[in-house]
Amino acid sequence: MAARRPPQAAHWDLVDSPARTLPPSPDPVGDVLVDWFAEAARDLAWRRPGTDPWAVLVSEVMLQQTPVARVEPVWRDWMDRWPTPVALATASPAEVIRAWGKLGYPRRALRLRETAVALTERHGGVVPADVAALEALPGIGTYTARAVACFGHGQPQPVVDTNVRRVVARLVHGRAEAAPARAADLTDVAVLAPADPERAARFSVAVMELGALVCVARTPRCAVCPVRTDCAWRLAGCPAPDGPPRRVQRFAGTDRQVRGRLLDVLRGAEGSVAAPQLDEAWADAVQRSRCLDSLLADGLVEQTADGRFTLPAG
DNA sequence: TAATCGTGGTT
DNA sequence: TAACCAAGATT
Repeated sequence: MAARRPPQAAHWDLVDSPARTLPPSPDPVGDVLVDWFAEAARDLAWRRPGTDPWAVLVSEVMLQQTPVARVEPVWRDWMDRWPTPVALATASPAEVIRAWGKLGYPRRALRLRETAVALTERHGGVVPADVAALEALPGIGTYTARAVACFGHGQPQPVVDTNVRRVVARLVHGRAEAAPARAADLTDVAVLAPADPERAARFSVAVMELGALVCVARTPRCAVCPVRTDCAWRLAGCPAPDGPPRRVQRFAGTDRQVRGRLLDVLRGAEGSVAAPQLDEAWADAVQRSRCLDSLLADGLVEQTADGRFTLPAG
């Protein structure tokens, strides 16, 4: 349990006032969440002691829009093969695309490799702790930069991902769903953080963990929520989402599916592949050609001098 | 700003 | 079964 907060030394304590006889105020939400995290946190591979900032960075990029369960085995494999930025910088694009497997959004694999090169060439092979320097790296945006600074370097950085936006929407704003991301999200969550820097750093993971385990999107588990008595959404009677329903992203039949099929053929092949082999991946020749072009443009596929296709050698 | 970019488990 | 959902970034 949390240490109870000492009584506030407010100015009216100097006079005889009923305030000084009130029971101690409840722990701030931030402290409650930090203490909840200490007992409820998942034992994830990248949270083990000794995980360095590079390993955290790799995990964060893999976790972008990708469930934890699918990331774990791939992350272990990557860290075995490329335990440092310098190690990854020597790998070829083909190698990292294959090692990425079916995590999805394979451009992340290329950008991660580019980040390794940038760290090697411009940062002495070290992952910076500075948010701005991190954000300048390929594939590292506002979320991932702060996540690496916080989880990798222990900095007290506010971190906002989809989990945090949902928790803040309910807990603070009393809404059922997270609004689209905005700049103020950062301060929304920052004001909840404990003042102590170490606890503030733990708080950032704790809020995310609450969103991942308890304050989940579909069916929140309010009965076991450590901050249910503070929750504005619950106090408002758990109102339904107000705005129009968000569009679901279709997948079947899209270019994304076709790109995935094409890349899957190339990942599975030993060396290069002739065009007719790619034809089997998708029937519609127009769409297939468009997608192959986009893969070439993205640097995920390469054409050889004799017209065959391969994963890029480097 | 909104569209695009994979994949597969869950409901 | 179709829809939902998952530690976002980029253009």
